[in-house]
Amino acid sequence: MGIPKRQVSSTASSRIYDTLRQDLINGRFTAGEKVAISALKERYEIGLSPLREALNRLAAHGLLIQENQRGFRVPSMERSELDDIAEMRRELEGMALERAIRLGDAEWESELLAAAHRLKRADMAPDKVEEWEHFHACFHRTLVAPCGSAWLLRFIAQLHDQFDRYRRMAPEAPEVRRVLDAQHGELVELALERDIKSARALMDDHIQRSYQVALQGVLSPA
Amino acid sequence: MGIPKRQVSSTASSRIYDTLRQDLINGRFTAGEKVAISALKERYEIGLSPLREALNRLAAHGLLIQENQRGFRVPSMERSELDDIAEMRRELEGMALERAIRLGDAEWESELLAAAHRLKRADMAPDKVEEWEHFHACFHRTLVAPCGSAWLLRFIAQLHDQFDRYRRMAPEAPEVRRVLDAQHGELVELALERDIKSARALMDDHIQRSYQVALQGVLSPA
DNA sequence: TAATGATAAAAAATCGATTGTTTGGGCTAG
DNA sequence: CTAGCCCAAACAATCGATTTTTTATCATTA
Repeated sequence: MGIPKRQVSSTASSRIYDTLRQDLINGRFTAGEKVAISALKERYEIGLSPLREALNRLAAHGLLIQENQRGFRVPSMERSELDDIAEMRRELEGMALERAIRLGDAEWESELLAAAHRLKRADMAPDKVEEWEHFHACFHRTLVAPCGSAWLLRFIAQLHDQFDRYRRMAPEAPEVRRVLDAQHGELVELALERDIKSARALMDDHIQRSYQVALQGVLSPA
Repeated sequence: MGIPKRQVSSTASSRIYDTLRQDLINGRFTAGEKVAISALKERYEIGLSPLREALNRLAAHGLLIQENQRGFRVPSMERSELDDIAEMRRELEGMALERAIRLGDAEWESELLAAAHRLKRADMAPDKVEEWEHFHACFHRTLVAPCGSAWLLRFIAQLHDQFDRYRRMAPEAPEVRRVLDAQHGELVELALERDIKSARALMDDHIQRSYQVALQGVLSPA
């Protein structure tokens, strides 16, 4: 009945890719450590071929470092790299937000409101963090979605993965968290009002505060 | 004697990766076409495993499109995508150039002069194109190298691969080519004079002209 | 005739085993 | 001692064969 939907079959490669990506972002691997391929094989109960394909993709994405003949390493976490990532986020997301505000249509406004609402409703209880993270990523993606540049969106997504790796390592900061949550709502307001200048400024501030939080993860090694 | 240099042994995967990357950029595959994996296996006389690993990396890099259970396709070439790529190059390379000029030291100045000279000396005779392309890529890389952001450089490199795929498809344009070649020298001058504003403007113009050339490849299908 | 379904051929993905490289430990010569 | 060398164990990379999924073909039926 209806949609001739094409079976979205997945492969072992892409499943393990998604899993490893999450686990890398969530810091389930020690930074700087070498990844023992055969250990992963056991741990995730997966064959070598799909595993290696996933590792290759992750390396191309920057979530792993590949060295010929000696496998893969988890990138180390350096303050200087976080600085770089945050600075790039400011530049690229600022650019994207400005364009999104110029180009976004009524449909975008609706989706943005919806995404913001879902995020506000989601709670951050320890067992719900994954869900919250999902809505949070969705919100930021929706915010810049109509910027008109597929490549810009791609780069921003990559930077988010990198940034989140640091952020999730950092200790909780409820004070700042409240401010950051409030800013999500304010961003929506400014976007709907098409106030480019204020929106960019707020986005800058938002990323800067997130950066300050994430920074605690690098400064105080767990 | 001297450097305890580590043997930079390569793997079948990374060799075939480099080869395929070049061939994709050089338009040796029909845009939009599905890549027949077993055909590649024969053509490049390589095993399935290293081949598939290379394809996975290329897809993560954006030089191929991967679809679960139905292999890989060569991305189609659309004017709208070239527009996007060129616009992103203007933004990101402009940003990088400004920072490079601020941060670049004396050593950079030397390398930049050297790179520009090698490029000027290289000729573009049909059988030397590869060499020219190499020096050209080197020059642009050197120009922005000291921008201070590894991620920015990474994104720019990715955009260059994409852009070149269009540019190399386009018919030759000797008139414009002369202007573009001259601009390389002018870019060095402005960089050495640390004239950020003019340098950015020139870089913008340089990319814009290259874009006009590349555009001919999309408009007039070979 | 157009849609449906069965089936064969083709292609992608995965597995298990093999080959090749690196690494670490112990031995020897200086 | 310690630098250099050799060997074995560990690990990464690759191969060849198998399984799974898609695609193409063709008969069947509404």
